[in-house]
Amino acid sequence: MAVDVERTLVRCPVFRGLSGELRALVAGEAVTRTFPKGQRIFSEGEPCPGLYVVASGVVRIFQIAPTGKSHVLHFAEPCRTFAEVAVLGDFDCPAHAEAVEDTVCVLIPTQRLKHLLETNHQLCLQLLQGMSLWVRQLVGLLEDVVLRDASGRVARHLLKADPSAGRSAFILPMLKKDLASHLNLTSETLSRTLRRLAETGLIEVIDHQQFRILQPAALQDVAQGLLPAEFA
Amino acid sequence: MAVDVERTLVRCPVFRGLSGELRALVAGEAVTRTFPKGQRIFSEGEPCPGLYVVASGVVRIFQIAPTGKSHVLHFAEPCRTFAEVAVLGDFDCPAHAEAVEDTVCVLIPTQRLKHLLETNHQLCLQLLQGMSLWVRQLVGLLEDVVLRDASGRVARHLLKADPSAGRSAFILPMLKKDLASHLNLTSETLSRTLRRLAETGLIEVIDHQQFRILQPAALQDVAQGLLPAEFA
DNA sequence: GCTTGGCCTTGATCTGCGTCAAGCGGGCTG
DNA sequence: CAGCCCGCTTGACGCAGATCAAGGCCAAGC
Repeated sequence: MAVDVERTLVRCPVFRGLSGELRALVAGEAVTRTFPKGQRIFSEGEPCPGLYVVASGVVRIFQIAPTGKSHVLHFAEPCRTFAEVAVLGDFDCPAHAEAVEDTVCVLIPTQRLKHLLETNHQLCLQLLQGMSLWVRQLVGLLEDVVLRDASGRVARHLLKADPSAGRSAFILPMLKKDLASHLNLTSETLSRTLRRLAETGLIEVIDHQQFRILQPAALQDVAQGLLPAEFA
Repeated sequence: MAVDVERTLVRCPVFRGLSGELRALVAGEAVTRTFPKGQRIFSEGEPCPGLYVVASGVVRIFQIAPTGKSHVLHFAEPCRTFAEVAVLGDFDCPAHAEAVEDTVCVLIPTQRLKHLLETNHQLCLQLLQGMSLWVRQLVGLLEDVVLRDASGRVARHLLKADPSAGRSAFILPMLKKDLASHLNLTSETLSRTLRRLAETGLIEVIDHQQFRILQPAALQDVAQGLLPAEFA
């Protein structure tokens, strides 16, 4: 299970832009961590261990309300980073993180990262870019949750998640209940919404994890809230 | 209406940390812009003019859905920055901005800011900090909208907004309908919720813009969703 | 003074989605 | 193989909050 740290970093958008020399320096400060499926990586309120880069597997970042309801903020897939926010802003973890499946991460510990940042301008610029993407993504999620209804959210997610835009089938890389939580729906509502989209011919359900988009333009209209709820 | 740019920058968290010399350099690249009440500053999808710092007045940052529903992401009060995200991430404005009242802003145009960033490490570090605060704030807003009910959101907002935590009255610095939009409520629901909070003695309504928190601990419980909806 | 137009409040009604409950199927373990 | 667990689906029902409608209040303009 040896993980080549540099190989992971070079595939990650934030570190790809660095010179090879600098990337080697960063890699030298990093350690690898492995987590079996289901294991908690850190919890809300704990001091932040550092910046994580997912090498393989998937990590779920989520919050839990005192009432017990939980919300998935983000799924970190390979080459995506998480927890950098707390490192840079100097506060405790603002959410929980858990391995969805067996996962290997590269960890750059807080103090070492801060030290690298102080002396390294190129790294700073890269992280600025990474942070702005985070903000944009959060604004998008907020927009979904606040401005769209259930079918709008599902439609938009399908369009975002399908790289081929309907030419081929694509696989949902997570459990439906987790996707439902991310979109602030119950799994029941997600199930019903997908069924209606399939019944009206906008998508095709191949099996419980695979879909194909049949009418991208109409789905786009649903995502924008332009069609009536029954997508007549 | 002459505005001292340096004076504005030194009161702004992002620029306060800079050396006087560097701050003067930044100030030299900045221009001032004035906007009468109600004027649009920029719209979603436009190229981003640069980083704005509010010198006086208030700016509303908001999104509009195709259905017409709008959502207030943020109120920028004096010394707060906005639109830095689009500059740093190199994309178009992700939202609309409008002057809530007569407003003066300091604007550091996109190209000049990028140039300053390239050559200036200290500025980079400050902006990283600023961005992480943005992320944290957005996560907090998302948490409110997704995990709390109407009374929870209102209670939490009151607690966050009242600096004296109930020792003195405090004034709502915005219209109620804008606050309602920010919390993803209708103004009707906000109105009813405030009334119930007042009826049960948790807050006191002094007039339509002023409140006093009477029972901070109980209000905290409501914010956490621990009390039943009627706060018995 | 009167009128107009925003903003706010309050009551009555409606509805999208959550909640509860039951049933299905597929994968794991013994 | 049986038995179990867990994720998913489907239906019936309920509720928080949206929507609709009406009225009060205050400031600006004539």
